[in-house]
Amino acid sequence: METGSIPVADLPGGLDLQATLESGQTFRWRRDDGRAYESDDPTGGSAWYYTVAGGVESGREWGSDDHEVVRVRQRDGLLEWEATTDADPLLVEWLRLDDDLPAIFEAVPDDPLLADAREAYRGLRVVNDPFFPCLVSFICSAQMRVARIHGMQTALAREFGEQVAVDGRTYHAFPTPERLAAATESKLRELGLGYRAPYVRRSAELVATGEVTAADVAGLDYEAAREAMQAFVGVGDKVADCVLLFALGYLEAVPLDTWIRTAVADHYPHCERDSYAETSRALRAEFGGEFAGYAQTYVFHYLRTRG
DNA sequence: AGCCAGGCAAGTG
DNA sequence: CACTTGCATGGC
Repeated sequence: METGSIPVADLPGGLDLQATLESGQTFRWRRDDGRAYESDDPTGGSAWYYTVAGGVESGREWGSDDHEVVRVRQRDGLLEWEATTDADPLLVEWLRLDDDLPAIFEAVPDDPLLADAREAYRGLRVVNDPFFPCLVSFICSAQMRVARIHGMQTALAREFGEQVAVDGRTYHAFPTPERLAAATESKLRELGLGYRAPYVRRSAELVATGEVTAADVAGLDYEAAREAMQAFVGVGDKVADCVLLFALGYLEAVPLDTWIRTAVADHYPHCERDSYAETSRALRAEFGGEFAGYAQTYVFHYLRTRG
C-alpha cells in the first residue's frame, strides 16, 4: 500500500471526516472497528474507514475489473491514507476537499438552526460519491433508517461485490450494475431489501444495458435533472434529489425527507406548500439557492443526532 | 403493540 | 393533476 496525508486543517472550513462519512450521505465506507454509521460516538473521530473503488474511477466509470482499496483516518489535522494507488485526487473528489466552506456559507443565511448545525459539525462536507452506489443506496433508503441502509449496502457488497485481497485482508467492492441486474429479486429480499428489491434490480438493469445512465441526467438544469432521474425505478422526487446532491454535484438540491419536512414545519412554516416541487423550491430559496443542499445536509445531520 | 424510518409505484377519480 | 393504498423490516 502507498501512504500519504492531506493537511485538512489548512483547508477553508477544515474537515470533519466522521460527520461527513456517517451523516447518511454515503454508504460505501466501512469502519475498521465494525461500527455502523449511526453513532455520534467520540471514538469515531480517529477511526479508520475503508472503501473500494473501481480502478478507472478517477477516469469516472464504475465497474472496471480493477479495484483500488482506500483507507483513511483523520488525526492531528491530517487526513491520513493508505491505498493501493495515489489516493490524494480520489479523496479530493469524493470528499469535495476543494469546496471553500466559509465561502459557501456566505451564500447561506445564518438563522438560528443553521448557525447551531454549522457550529456542531464544523468541517462536515457534502460528498461526491460515484453515481451507481449512490443510486442504489438511496433506492434502498425508502422508509429505512441510516444504519440499516448502511447494513444493506454492506450485504450487497459481500454478496455481489468483487473481492479484493490486500495485505492479507479481503475487501468487497460495491457490485457492478451487471451483477445487481443479474441478481434475483428473492435473493435481494433475503438481504433485507424488502419491497425495494425489484426497484434495485430493475434500475441496475437500466444502467447495465445503457437504457438510462448518469449521462442522461448530468448537465441538465437542476429541475429537469430531477425529472430525468425518475426514469430509474424506485426513484421519486426525494431519492432523485439525494443522488443529484451526493453524486452529481447539484449543490442546490434540497431532498425533502421526513426530518426536513419536520424542520420546515417547526422552523420554516412559511415554506410549506402543497407539492414537493413547490416546497422544495421555497426551502431552496430560504437556504440561499446555489448551495442550499449544503445547508440541508447540516440540518439533517444536526436534527437526527442532536434532536 | 404500535409507530416510525432520508418514499415509491400503481390505481382511481 | 391530486389523492389513496399497499408495500418489508427491524428497533424503540
